[in-house]
Amino acid sequence: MFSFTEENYLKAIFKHSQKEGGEVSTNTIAEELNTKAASVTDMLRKLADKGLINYEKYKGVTLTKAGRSIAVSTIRKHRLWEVFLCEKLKFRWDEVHEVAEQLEHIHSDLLIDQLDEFLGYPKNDPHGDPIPDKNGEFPKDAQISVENAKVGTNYTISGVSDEDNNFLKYLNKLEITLGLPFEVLERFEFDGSMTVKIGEERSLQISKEVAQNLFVAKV
Amino acid sequence: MFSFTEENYLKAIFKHSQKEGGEVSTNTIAEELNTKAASVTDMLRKLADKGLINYEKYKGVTLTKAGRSIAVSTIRKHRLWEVFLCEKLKFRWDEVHEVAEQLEHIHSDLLIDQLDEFLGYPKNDPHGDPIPDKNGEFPKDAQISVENAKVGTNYTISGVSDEDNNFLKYLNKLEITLGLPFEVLERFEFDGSMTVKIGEERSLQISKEVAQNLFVAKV
DNA sequence: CATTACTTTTAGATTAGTCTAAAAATATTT
DNA sequence: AAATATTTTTAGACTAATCTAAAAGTAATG
Repeated sequence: MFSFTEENYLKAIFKHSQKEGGEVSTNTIAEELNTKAASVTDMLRKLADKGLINYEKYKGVTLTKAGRSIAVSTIRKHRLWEVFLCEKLKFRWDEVHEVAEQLEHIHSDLLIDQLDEFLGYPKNDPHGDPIPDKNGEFPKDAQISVENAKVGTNYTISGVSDEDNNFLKYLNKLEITLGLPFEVLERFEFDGSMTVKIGEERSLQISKEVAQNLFVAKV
Repeated sequence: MFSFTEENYLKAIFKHSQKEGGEVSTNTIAEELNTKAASVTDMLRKLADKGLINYEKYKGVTLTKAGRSIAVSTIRKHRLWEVFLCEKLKFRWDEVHEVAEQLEHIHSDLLIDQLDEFLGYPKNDPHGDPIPDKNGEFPKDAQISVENAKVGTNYTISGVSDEDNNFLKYLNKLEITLGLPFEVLERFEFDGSMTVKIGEERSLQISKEVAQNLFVAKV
């Protein structure tokens, strides 16, 4: 069994090895976990001893199979709990993360299997992020950021970045939810902003920042 | 906010101050938590410093208002999660405790309020134990142990002791569940065993130990 | 390519929670 | 009430996770 802390380190390493493709640096992990580089170094040695990461001093780290498996299973738990909180307990987008951060560390295979069944084997969490299955496989979903969406094509809103709670509150206020029809009406190159149609009626102006953090899929 | 460990100590103290009525001894706590008396003494000093218990060396402890409040709220969480696990996730009696021990330490008022509503404000957990409300009030329920039940009176099974998992498994096997009609047919004084009727048809023999751990209420 | 800047690691300390062994206090028994 | 037994506390040590400050490595720049 692994500690909360170990699971959080593995999750952080997984997250950043997706983005930058390879080794994850000590500082990156420290920043992600709001801790200090020295603390990270200590923990890396421990995780390496346990065979969860590949670690060479000054070289950054990658996950081993075992490490990846724990990271992904923690992400699976996190996202299933988010679905539960939103769908069953009426949590808002911006309220789920903090609680799911705690729930993801509950250890019980039975619990998570039964929860999955209870929720109807959801494929995505409330922000549109894919939920890996029991074997650690992520469902491939072809969503793109609004920044790269084509003018005039019909999309549906399929995902939102859950990095920033204020962004989620902003979406809440504008009543932007997953599943709504979406179309880019006009794009302004000088500042990256655009006019978009959301739902059947509403057209509005969104900034480049919003476009980067909102994801859509072809209908 | 309080740690898992602190919450568990407070829960243990609450539990035993119910039974024996007054001060709880260091050894009692040590036994309840599978730890050593020396560790308990350390923690008692800490809890006393935080104003959660009344503690005088060598005199045993009682909970302060603040301490009781945390203990009861932890028990409330534990029992609500047990209802969730049994009713929604199809856990068996003997499977809930271990997972609820973890879930009870999740900190979120919103979570527990919404869970309560989702479950329909249950009054008792799956073992029949009362669930305190938000203000820490326990619903009074007049259940008695089968040991003290009268021959010939009509009861319903209303609670079971959840101390021993093997006992719960035994009840499972005999298909004894809460809500079943119950009557004592005959009592044998020499060993405390009795013949009882459970449900409409079935009559069976139960030992003194079973009688002590099974609770019934008048219909 | 030497100097500066940044990143990472080491060294040594700290806090929470636990332990064993021994000392002190309380309870029990003769 | 003296001797023995039990309970509780103290003293000192350990582990996990963290920190600050300083040293060591790596990268960037003039």
